[in-house]
Amino acid sequence: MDTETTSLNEMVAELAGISLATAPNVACYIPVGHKSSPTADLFGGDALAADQLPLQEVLDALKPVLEADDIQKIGQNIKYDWKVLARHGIEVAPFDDTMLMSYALHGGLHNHGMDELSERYLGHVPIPIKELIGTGKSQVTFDRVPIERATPYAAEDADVTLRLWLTFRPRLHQVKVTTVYETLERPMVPVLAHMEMAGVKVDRDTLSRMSGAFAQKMAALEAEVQEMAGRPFNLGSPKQLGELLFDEMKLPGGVKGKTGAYGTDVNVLEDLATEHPLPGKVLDWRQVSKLKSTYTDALQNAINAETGRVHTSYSIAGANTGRLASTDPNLQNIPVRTEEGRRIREAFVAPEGKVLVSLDYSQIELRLLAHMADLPELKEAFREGQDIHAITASEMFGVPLDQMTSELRRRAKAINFGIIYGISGFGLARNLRIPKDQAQQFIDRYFVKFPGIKAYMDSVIQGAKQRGYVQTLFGRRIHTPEINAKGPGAAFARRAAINAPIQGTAADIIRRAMIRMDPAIEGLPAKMLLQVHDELLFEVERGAEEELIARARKVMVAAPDPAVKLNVPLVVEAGCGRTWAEAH
DNA sequence: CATCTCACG
DNA sequence: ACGTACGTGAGATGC
Repeated sequence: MDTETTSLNEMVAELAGISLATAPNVACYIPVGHKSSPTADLFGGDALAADQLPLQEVLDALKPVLEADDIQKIGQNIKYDWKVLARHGIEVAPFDDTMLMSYALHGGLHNHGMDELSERYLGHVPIPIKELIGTGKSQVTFDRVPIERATPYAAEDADVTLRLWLTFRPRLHQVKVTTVYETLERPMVPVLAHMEMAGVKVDRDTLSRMSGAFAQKMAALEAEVQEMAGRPFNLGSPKQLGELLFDEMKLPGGVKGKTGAYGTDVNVLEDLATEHPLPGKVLDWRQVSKLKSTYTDALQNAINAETGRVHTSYSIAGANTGRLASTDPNLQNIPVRTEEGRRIREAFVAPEGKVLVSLDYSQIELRLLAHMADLPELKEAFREGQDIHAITASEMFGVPLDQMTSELRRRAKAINFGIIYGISGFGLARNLRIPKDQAQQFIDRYFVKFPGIKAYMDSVIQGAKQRGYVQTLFGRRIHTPEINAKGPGAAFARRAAINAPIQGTAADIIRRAMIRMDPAIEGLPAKMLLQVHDELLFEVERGAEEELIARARKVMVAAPDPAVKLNVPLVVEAGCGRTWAEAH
């Protein structure tokens, strides 16, 4: 099955039609929302548009089929269709999703869009949507496509979906990723659909006030910078900035990239700030500019007119590691690291009588590293609830815990994160701003003090080279096609291969928690709204927050069970408040 | 549409 | 010798 609509955004999309396929090359299209097209004359008129079945009649007829326990429905990216139909009172079940089947089978190998899958696995190039709706300014919505042109396109989508299912279904078993698909992918569809449809309340007035303040601050900074520069220029143009700094002002250290433009990113400007006050002011301007354009302005536009809330969309098969990705808008990168940025979260609010509750896994990736690489000192430290970076520093630098300095701890923390990222001397050196050979000494020392690390990394890489993929603790496969390549591609692939099982296992764990969450909080006046990789955000009626925290924490802590027995504890921190800033 | 920059975990 | 920290999405510029 497939739906055709007027928008990629399911929250505003209107149904244009529904297609169904029952066997290969047997498919139909049921138009329900086509209007007369602007190009009707070119294609012989819209005689058919007047003959469409009434939308409600079609939905009433299909609902028993789409909800029948004994009729399997198949979609490609079915969360989309599920949400569109849910807005019309239909909860599609049971279902399979060929996009998610492909993700379980081929994660890391290629993307999982229908056109790509059709070409790869069926040897068939589907009709491009652009041939129907056009591109750019002249693009029209699907309901303006004449029915006689829409029909072959739409029916083909259902047909291709069915044929992909016939291809993938036996392979899931052969390749032994059925459990991954059935326990980590498919169940995410209704869970995420509910979260996305719930949305999160965002206070327009708060954002609007902030935008005004940011505009003033930007104008003041711009005036200061241009005064220092001695002439006006576009602060938002890295090209103009680079020419000003390095050609005109002759500041040292200008490095041109492969496109011939000077680099002017935060690292470059921070270094230059010791030479001249201008680069620091540019950094201040950039921070405010980013907050205004990407957050306070864009989020206002994302507020849904009907619900007054912001509805993100999560892609289940977007990230190679099993993480979700959030789009339209991205609510997984709302600022938090700086005081000024964190204030954006004051605009994410609970409605009257409710509060927001945030629960997040504490250091989940490091805990998983300790488990997976079998690091006794770190496992013990986590069991004892000790400061993991201080322990690392103590081991590495031979300094007793009671004499630990913040600098040594900071270095150990950077190394711990570096290990998770597939460390390199260069990367650590850049992060810590120390010479590369010193960074390499740190890494060597880490490997001596924690021999499990080296053994773990070697075994992951060896497995990737042999099998072409790495695995999470729950059996998710992430393919590493570049691992045996020659050149820099192999180094990338090696680091990605070391990171993927750790990041991916953390992703699996929070997925398991999310899938179990709805039944666990049933009866509570609470809704799960957002996921930010290691955090879940809920909205709950005031007074029920403690019960929610207790139940949600229990689910999150126990999420690996019974599939995996971790030999480190998982710890979940919780907070609540009127805004996301307070809850986090 | 590519590139640069920067927001998050 | 060479280029590198892992995983994302989005806005602004400029070709």
